[in-house]
Amino acid sequence: MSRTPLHPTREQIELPMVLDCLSDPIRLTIVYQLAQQERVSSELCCGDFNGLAGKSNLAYHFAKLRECGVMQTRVAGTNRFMRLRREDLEARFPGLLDAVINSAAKDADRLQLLSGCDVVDAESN
Amino acid sequence: MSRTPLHPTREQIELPMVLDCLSDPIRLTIVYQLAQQERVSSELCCGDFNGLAGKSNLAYHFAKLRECGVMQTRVAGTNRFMRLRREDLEARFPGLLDAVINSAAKDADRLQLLSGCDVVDAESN
DNA sequence: CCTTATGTTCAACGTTTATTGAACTATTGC
DNA sequence: GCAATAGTTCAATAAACGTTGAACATAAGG
Repeated sequence: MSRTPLHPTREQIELPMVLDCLSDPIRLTIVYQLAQQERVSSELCCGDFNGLAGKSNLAYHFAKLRECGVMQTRVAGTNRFMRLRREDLEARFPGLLDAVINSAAKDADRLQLLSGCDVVDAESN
Repeated sequence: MSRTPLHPTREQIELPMVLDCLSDPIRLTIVYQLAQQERVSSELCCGDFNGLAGKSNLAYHFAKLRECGVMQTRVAGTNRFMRLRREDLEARFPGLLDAVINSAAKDADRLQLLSGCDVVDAESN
C-alpha cells in the first residue's frame, strides 16, 4: 500500500471530470454521505460505505473521486479516512458542490441515497 | 423528421443524468453557448454549433441534452431552435445550472469553450 | 418538380466504464 | 510470528459511450 495516494492540486481540478465523477449514483451517494457527515466529524473511512457495493468496486470509485479532486484520502493505520475537498471545490467552482448536494438531498429517496449505507444507521442513533 | 422530439417532464429530470450530460466537453460548450445567448435571443439552432463537431455527432449530443431535460427543441421549418430549460432545472436543482455555467465561464479558455463556434463570432460583431 | 439546406437515423467502430472475484499489501493485536 | 482486518491492484467481462460516414427525411426556394 502506497503511503499517500495521488491527489490533484486545486488548479488541476477540472469541471468536466468533477461533473462526470458526480454523475455516478454510487459516487454521488458517497459524496452525499460525506457531506452529511461534515456536521459531525468531516471524515469517514472506506468501510463505512460497505453495503453500497463490493470492496473492490468501492475502491475503484474512491480512486475516481480522489483523482478528480472531489475528496481527499488520509491514511491512518489500516484505515483510510476521507473528506470532501470543500474549500478547493468552492474556490474552483463556486456554489457547485452545495447545489449538487442540496439537489441530491431533495431527491434522496428517488436516488436511493440512503440505502445500504452504515453511516445513516449510525447517525440515526 | 418527427414533428416534436421527446422531452421529459420536469419531474422526470434526474440529477445523475443531468450531471453526466454536462460532463461532456461538447455538450458543456453547447449549454454554455445557449446560456450566453440567453442575454440576446434565448434560442439557437443546430447549425450555430457546426464547428464543434460533425453534424451527426452534434445530433447525438443534442438528443442527449434533450432527453436529459437540459434543453428544449422547437421545430421551425428545416431548423430546430433550442433553448435551455432554465425554469425546470432551477425548480428541480436550485442553483445547479448557474453554478455550472459560471464555473464553465471561469474556465472558458481552459475548456476551449469558445473555439470553433459560430455563435461567438456573431456575437462579437 | 428539382435542388439545396437542415438535421436526423442507422450501422459500425474503437474506447471507456462499471463490476466482479482472486490475489496481494500493509497494519493491528494476540 | 500468526491470524485477522482494511483496502488496493489486477485481469476479465459486459455494457455504455463518442465518433464517423452514408442514407434518409423534411421543408424552402427557384
